[in-house]
Amino acid sequence: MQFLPSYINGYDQFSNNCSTIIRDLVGEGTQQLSANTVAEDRAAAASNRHSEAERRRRKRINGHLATLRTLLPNTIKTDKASLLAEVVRRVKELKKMAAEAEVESTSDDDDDYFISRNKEYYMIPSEIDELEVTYVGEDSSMIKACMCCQDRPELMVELRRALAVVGGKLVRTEIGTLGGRIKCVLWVQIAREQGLPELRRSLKVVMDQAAFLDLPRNKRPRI
Amino acid sequence: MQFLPSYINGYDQFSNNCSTIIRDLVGEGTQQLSANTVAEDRAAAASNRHSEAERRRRKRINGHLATLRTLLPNTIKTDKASLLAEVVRRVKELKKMAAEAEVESTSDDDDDYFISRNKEYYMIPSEIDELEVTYVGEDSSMIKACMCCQDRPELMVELRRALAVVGGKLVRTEIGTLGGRIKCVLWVQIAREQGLPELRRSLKVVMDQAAFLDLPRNKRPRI
DNA sequence: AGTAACACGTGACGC
DNA sequence: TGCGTCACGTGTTAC
Repeated sequence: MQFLPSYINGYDQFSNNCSTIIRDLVGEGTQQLSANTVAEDRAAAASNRHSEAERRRRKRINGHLATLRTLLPNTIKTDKASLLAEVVRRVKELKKMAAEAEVESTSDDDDDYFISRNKEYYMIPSEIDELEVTYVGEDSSMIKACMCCQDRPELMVELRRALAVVGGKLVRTEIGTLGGRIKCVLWVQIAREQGLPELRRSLKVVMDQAAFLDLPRNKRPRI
Repeated sequence: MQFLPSYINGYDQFSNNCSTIIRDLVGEGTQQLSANTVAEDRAAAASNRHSEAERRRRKRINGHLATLRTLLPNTIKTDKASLLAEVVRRVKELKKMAAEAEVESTSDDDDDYFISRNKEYYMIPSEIDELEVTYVGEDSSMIKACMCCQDRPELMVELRRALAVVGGKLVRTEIGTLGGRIKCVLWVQIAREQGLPELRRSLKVVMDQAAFLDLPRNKRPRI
């Protein structure tokens, strides 16, 4: 009992069973002592189980609340309602962040149902050409390039050549294709200083489907 | 009061003030009627404010709980504790997703050190050739293929042709390269029934660097 | 002093 | 019936 606050014991002593107190004061039930006590015992036992179950339920709820409290960075607010308000805020915020990273397609053929069912596997390209090249990592030692453009089979080869030319080392790639378009994310480790503008230029050329370096502009000669 | 359940009123009538009932039964306090009533009124007013404040607090907490319930996709569980457990799960999940979207790295000249610092960006290929093709998704409508082999620029083109031949639609790709080797994971939506063995055969051919279909076995002719 | 927050036991209700 | 959940009013503590 030492882990409980002191007032709990005193409270239990005081208002244990209100109806019992009232009946005792009125004086009824003094006849049939054995039947009365057995009924009283049964009622007390039921009440005991009841209160204990309720105590367990409260413990469970408060346990989850405590867990949520540890999960939130803002630990200052100890208030239960404020905690829940903060949880609501965080969940909305996180859902928004997750939704931004997520994909949502708008194509309207039979693919729609399949895509929505397997949404987690898709990385859906945007309708317009995009190129975003940014440093990532706390010391900006890695470059992440995100690109959307029309898909074509030689694209990956061209991209790899472009990276090789600017001294980029492709350490990871993610590609999603849908409806003839492609979205790819490249993580590039670059050797030379100020490699980012160079890399962006190279990727831009590939994205624009222009000829790149010594790549032949026209189709390859047939044998 | 019409918005409250019926039992509440009955409950209010019964156990409004336990000590008042007890005192009335004992019979004390019949003298000094005016002082008694004024004291009683003050106590009743205080008790009223107290219970109302508590009601407001409950309403606030339950309001946030209801908001959380709307925020969660899994609406089946109406239980309060289960709801909070689900909230805990979701918050952890969302925090993990948000953390994955974030970036953290440092750099050094040493390659190994760089890799270990940027480990999350790498998807490191194994030393030996591997090919694993499995159904994924709850209805196994998607095929996931994981492949490790020696890297070469034409690999992606060959892979895409191989997929096209067996009627596979490449919806997502992840590629990691390191030390001349490549690891790629493909998510393929396949049209025909029993496409998995076919797909595995095709990928195996690509992985083994054998000639594939009408792809010329020797180098392309120079102009 | 009085307000706010909490844990408690209890009656009602659903299964 | 009995068990689990809920809302309620209340005693207690802290500021």
